[in-house]
Amino acid sequence: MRRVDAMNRDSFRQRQKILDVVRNIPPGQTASYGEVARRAGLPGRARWVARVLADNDDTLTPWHRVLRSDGRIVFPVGSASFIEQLKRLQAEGVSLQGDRVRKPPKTLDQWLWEAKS
DNA sequence: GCGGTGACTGACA
DNA sequence: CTGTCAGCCACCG
Repeated sequence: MRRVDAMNRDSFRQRQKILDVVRNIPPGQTASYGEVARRAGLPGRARWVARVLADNDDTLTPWHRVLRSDGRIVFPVGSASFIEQLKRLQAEGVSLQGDRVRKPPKTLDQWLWEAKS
């Protein structure tokens, strides 16, 4: 088998793995590109995850549950993709503040503070 | 083969 | 909070 063939095969498997991971994100939950990459066994390759999702046309893949590491939607605010993703997230009951997904509370104080304001 | 380009990220100012 | 920067690596011309 040629080296190139082996490379293409691995590349294909990795793409599948990435898509599997994304499909396994439960509704109402989100993950960052970096997390998806790690779960797919490809630590440090967030950019590739992004590319795979961009190329992917499978409507069953919940691409909208994938956000940046800081919890924000990657697209420019107001763009068609942004609005679409926001809509899908809200439909699943994901709590958002603007373009940012509310992070899981780290401390009780922080949580209370947010609730107060 | 080489350089530019991202649906990215963590660190730092 | 915002902005910059160096890594990152598959893909494309």
